[in-house]
Amino acid sequence: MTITRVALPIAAEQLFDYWLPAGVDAPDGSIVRVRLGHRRLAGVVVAHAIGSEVEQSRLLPVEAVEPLHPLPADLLELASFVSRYYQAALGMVLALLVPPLGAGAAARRSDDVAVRFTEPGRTQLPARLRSAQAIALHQRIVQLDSISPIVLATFDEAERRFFRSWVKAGWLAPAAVPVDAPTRVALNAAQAQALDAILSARGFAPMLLHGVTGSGKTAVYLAAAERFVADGGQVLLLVPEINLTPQFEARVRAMLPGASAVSLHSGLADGERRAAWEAAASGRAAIVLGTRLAVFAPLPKLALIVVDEEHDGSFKQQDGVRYHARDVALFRGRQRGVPVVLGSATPSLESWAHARGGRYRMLALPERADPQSRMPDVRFVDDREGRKREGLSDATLQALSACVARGEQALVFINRRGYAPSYKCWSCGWDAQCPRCAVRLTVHRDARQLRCHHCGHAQRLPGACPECGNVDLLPQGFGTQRLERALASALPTARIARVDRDTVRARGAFADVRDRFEGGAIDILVGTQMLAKGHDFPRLTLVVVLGADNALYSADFRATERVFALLMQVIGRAGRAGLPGEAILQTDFPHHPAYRAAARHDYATLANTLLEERNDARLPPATHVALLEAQAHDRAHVDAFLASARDCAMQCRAGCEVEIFAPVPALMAKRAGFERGQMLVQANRRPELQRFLPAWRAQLATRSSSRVRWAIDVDPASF
DNA sequence: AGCACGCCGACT
DNA sequence: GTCGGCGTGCTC
Repeated sequence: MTITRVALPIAAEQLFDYWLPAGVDAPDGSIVRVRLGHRRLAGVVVAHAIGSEVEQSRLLPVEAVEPLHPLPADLLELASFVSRYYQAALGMVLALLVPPLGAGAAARRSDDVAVRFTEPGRTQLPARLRSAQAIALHQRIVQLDSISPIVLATFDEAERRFFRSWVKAGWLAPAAVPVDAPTRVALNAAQAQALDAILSARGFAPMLLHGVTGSGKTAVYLAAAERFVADGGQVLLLVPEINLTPQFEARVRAMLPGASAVSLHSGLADGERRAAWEAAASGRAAIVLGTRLAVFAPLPKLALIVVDEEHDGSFKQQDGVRYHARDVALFRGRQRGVPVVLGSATPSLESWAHARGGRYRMLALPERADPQSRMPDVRFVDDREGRKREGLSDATLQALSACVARGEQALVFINRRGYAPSYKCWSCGWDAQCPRCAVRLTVHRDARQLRCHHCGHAQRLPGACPECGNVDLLPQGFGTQRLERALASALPTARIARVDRDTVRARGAFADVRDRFEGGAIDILVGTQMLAKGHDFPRLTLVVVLGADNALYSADFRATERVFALLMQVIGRAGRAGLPGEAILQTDFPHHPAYRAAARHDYATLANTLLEERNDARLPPATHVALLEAQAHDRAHVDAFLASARDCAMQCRAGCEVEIFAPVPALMAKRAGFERGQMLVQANRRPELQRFLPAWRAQLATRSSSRVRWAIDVDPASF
């Protein structure tokens, strides 16, 4: 009897044996449906055997084999590496590689079809097709006389459905819209040199493409991709966020009109994701563009991996299997013997250190690609002096007003949504805390609510202080809502819009505001870091940054580099097309090294300083760390578990050069009703840490109790 | 991860 | 006397 050994998506380490019915074939890597207890699960066949250790009468059959490409051997090996490296069960890792298992065949994407309006674009939307969303989409596209794949790529799921229904209803007709000629940009000398380095790489070659904002990193990636695709290879292109993929996709399609590109991210419908996965697995998709989960896509003809904005924190998964997609990409590049290009204007200190040390090849783009465009001037406004109007200094207001008067556009950036980050009693000092988290509640004035941004708790704004009964409760600090109001009253003629998670919740809303800003219907955009990435706005000449100091107060060891990266990104938004740009930074610390470096557009000096600090403090990347995180409803259970974990670590340490730290509360000591704690294990050399972790984890598993949820985070993003 | 089985406190 | 709390262990 043929026995298959199946990895199932459960936290346990062991494999489960099932027998394979006669005539059924399920090679290694096959995705199968089996029963475990009462549940039906999808698992991955990782081995075959003639018999099983398990008593034959207890064995169940494989119930079905999914009609998908089996996971190829290199992906099974990748999963095994990720499982070992990140201390996660193999079955949980493999679950990341399995596409959504829909019923039946995946829906075919109609997105590649260009269409033309059957009648001129001003046509009324037929009455039977009218709905609020349909009308909104109609307004967006009514002035166009055809819909190219590039426009299509900007549609969200709902819009695609409307679009298909319109085609079906005959209101739009497929037409042979000529494929746009590739928007080929001439590469400057630095870009050409970088491209040459990528193309001449043989085998695994990690490279850091360090290019200032606007230096044309994308043009380099895509030119390289074009060549690898022309040679019959597949290119994996990883980008940080879902928001970015449609824009990036449009750009890929514009630059490489002949290549078949698919997107792979969690925002896709199951059928689409499955279709994209199949296209990758079959080799049909020449370019796979996606967020971190795309690093696990099957790519039989993989020739190049690009990680764009490699420093971005969203490449690190924060729950479940805590992998870092950039690091997995590097492993994959080594495994498959292909170049890996890490691109950033503000590389992670990890990558920077490797590039400086010669382990990665350094490719530099020191100038903006557009020779007319200069880096913006950065002006500091000392928040501790001068008059302010609702958080906005006179200088800031003057600059905004002048900018709008010139017919140019401005972006006001504050990394806090809501009206105010705190609600405070001026009589006794009480402030509103979340009952389930160790954080203050944010004032949402429109909704007349206090909200927790971590657990979703919401309550009505109290009219009086629950401690002393005083009614002098006031919002303290500034969020996007408050700033929007302040600007509206200070600059009554300016057209202002706000972009944050609250305003763009509806699908397509972000694209809508972006289009309106781009079209000149908005003068000032107020928003969170959502605005920091993505689109270039040619008439955007002024960037104002408020509240950046808050991030510096964070206890997280990466706070400074994060603030810097964000600043560089936002500042880089200003003045991209010939018009000179300016950035204003309102701060209490105008001499902070991170701010000074941002003003000089000088990444290298700051990075080198930070690396020295990390070295002195024995923090990553000078050392390698793993964090044990524990949470429970009862603080005592957390403490007891971590104390026991520490004892355990002391015993397991034998022979490994690792340092064990004492348990401490997590950076957020309580979240969603769970008390949280953590402890750190540190090693000077990675192999020592990797040698220690499996033994420790095995020990922890025997001591754990169901009251305490715990996880080991290898290379944690913060601690 | 579920989900049953099994052992100690407050109820119709 | 039972109902049900969760702590422990198993699932091929």
